[in-house]
Amino acid sequence: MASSPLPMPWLEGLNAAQREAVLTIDGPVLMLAGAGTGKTRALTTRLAHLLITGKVLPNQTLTVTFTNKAAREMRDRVERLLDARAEGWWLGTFHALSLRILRVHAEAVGLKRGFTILDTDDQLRLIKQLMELENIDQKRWVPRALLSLISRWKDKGLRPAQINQANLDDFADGKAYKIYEAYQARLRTLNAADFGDLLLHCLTLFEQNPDILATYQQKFRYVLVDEYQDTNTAQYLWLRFLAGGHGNIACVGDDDQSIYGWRGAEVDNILRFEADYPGAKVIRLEANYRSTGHILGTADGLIAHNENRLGKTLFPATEEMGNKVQVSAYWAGEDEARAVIEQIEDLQRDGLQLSDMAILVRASFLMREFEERFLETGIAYRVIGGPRFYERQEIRDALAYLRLVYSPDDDLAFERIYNTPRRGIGPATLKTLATYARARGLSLSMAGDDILHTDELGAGARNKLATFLDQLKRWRIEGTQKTHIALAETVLEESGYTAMWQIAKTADAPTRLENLKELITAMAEFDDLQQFLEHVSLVLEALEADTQEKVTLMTLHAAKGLEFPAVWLPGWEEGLFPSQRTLDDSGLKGLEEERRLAYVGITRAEKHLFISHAGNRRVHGRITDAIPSRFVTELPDEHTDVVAGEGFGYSAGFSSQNRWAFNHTDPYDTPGWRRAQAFSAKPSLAAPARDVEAKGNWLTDTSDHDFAIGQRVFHPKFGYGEVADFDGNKLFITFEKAGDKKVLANFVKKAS
DNA sequence: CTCGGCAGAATTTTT
DNA sequence: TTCTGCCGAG
Repeated sequence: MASSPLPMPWLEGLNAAQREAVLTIDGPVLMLAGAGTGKTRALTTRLAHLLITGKVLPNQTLTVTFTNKAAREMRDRVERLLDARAEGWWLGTFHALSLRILRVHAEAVGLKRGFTILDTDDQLRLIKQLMELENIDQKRWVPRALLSLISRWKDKGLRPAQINQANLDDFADGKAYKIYEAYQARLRTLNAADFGDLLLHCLTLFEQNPDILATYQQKFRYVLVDEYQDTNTAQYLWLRFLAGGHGNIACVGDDDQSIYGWRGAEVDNILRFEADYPGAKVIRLEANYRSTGHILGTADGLIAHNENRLGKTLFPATEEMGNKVQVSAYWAGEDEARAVIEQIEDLQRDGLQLSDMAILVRASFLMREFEERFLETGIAYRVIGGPRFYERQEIRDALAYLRLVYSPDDDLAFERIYNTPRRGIGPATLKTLATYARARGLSLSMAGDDILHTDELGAGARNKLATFLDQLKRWRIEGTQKTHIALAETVLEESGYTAMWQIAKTADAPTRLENLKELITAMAEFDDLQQFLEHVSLVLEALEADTQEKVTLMTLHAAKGLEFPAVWLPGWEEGLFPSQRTLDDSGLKGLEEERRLAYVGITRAEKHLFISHAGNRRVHGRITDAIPSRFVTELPDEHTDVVAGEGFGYSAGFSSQNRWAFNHTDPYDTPGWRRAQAFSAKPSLAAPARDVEAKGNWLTDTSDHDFAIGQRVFHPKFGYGEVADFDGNKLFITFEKAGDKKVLANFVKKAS
């Protein structure tokens, strides 16, 4: 220790504001941390500081994040600072921490130990059943909408009893409330909780049991919260309860990056922090280590148009202004995609890695144009987002099997897989069974055993049901002898579930089989089936296996927290971004959230930023024309270069209609325009000067690449098809599902 | 019960 | 355009 230059070496390299954020330990603290200001660093150092100095024991800290990923990252970083494993501390997502509390106090909120957690599919199935019982027309009233209404109520911390005139929705002529009530009752019978309940039950627990609350308040002497701007009301109340005793709560967030209002987040929570926690110390982290001056200037200029913000100005930590932000107009979405891909190739030639580049879009349908272009040019890319591992059909099905084996009374699991794979038991049989079960207060499995001795079912159905129930019983017995992993393998095999996907000819079948394997692998981390089932729903994630060189394609929402040397933000058109729907639903509030989303996008970029919009775009199969987003006009002139891109100006209509939006320089008289002219003059589909084979990399075995007309092939995206024609390394393939496509030979492999 | 055809809808996403 | 969910025929 004596050799250490600083009394607290872990503070080394932190700026003044960051140090203050680490060292201001007692009382409420709000760390307003702009994008790229080293927020995670400050937060992890703060936690490490508390532990190293011996202020507290690990199990006396409560650290809350929104995602498992963030929790993992935080844990890794703190452990690195401590140079030790921290055991016993409370670090996790709101939901995981709530679950941990509820597993201990389940009875206090009317649940039994080992309650299950519902996924969205289960929830929806329940809602549909209840709507049917209430005779609500599911065409007029979409079950999904009711589910999200209930979720929003839960986000607000409202139980059925607290729904009043003010927050009662007109869904199904006011029957939503009734269904909510029935839904909660049903969950209780099923001994289940949905995600919202995890929070809500904790609130109930704390409200009704001051003694229990007090023990937690005393236990958690320091509370840390990440991404505070994303908290909803239930989470806000949860925190107030737990930090209410000592008030040692440190929240980190950025009001300018609040983009989840539509799922219940309340920006007001962060805006109100000082009023909620009197005497709060507000620390602003404004030195940005990520982006160049022009990028920051652009971001600042845009976000300044928002009224409702705490206000903070990011300043670059270095003097480097970098390139101006390039703003381009294109005739159509196609041109935009083509130009972006060419810019990617240019930067690649300049030495940038593909993994340094990202295209961020407002909505996922905008990805298609780029994907097609990528497949055609052979540039490797990956899409982030899409269904999470746990949400995938095959994973949920597999879990339902295991749930049903583990708890015979899990009706939702039963309903999910009773006829998957097809075993000849249809909805009619289920209905008879369900009626029988309800009349006698039995679960579906139990009712099944019973009903076999009656003549309620026809002989055929009875046989099939008997076989299924016998299988389940056998697995249950085997479960007592085998490891949970071996059991899972047996179940998936004997149920015919694996076989179902092996036979399936869809494009994604191989992936699904892969996922099932991955699920089995993931089970190894748990000791037994019970432990596995209790935690999977909150923790399970797909392994990020490939670290290959790829351009990233994702939504703006998914990009929060990430950074890339080069970023493209296409599709900045009125109606699309800001989204018309958001504007209609949430007015000015919605507009400001959209603007924050734009801000998040801009601040992802380190060095190169390209913003663009197109005059025509295919939306839902229709060509729709659009004017540039108001956000484009809000970008500050001094930090942007307005460039007319490829295709721009070919139609008089487009240019005259849209030029008004640029109160900048004349787009026809900029270096960018001249560049664009030269740009589009070169043959765009000529083979780029690079090794396509090496980049394509989906398949490394080139022996598979000599294709004949009529050869049946498999493509990772388009599925199975037949080669109709070829031209060099390009194949024209008629796909079974995707239709006619032109793709590079590297991307397909022979199929039998 | 299963499969095929047709109408209607179509952001953003974590747990 | 593409996917989903529902309905009717076999």
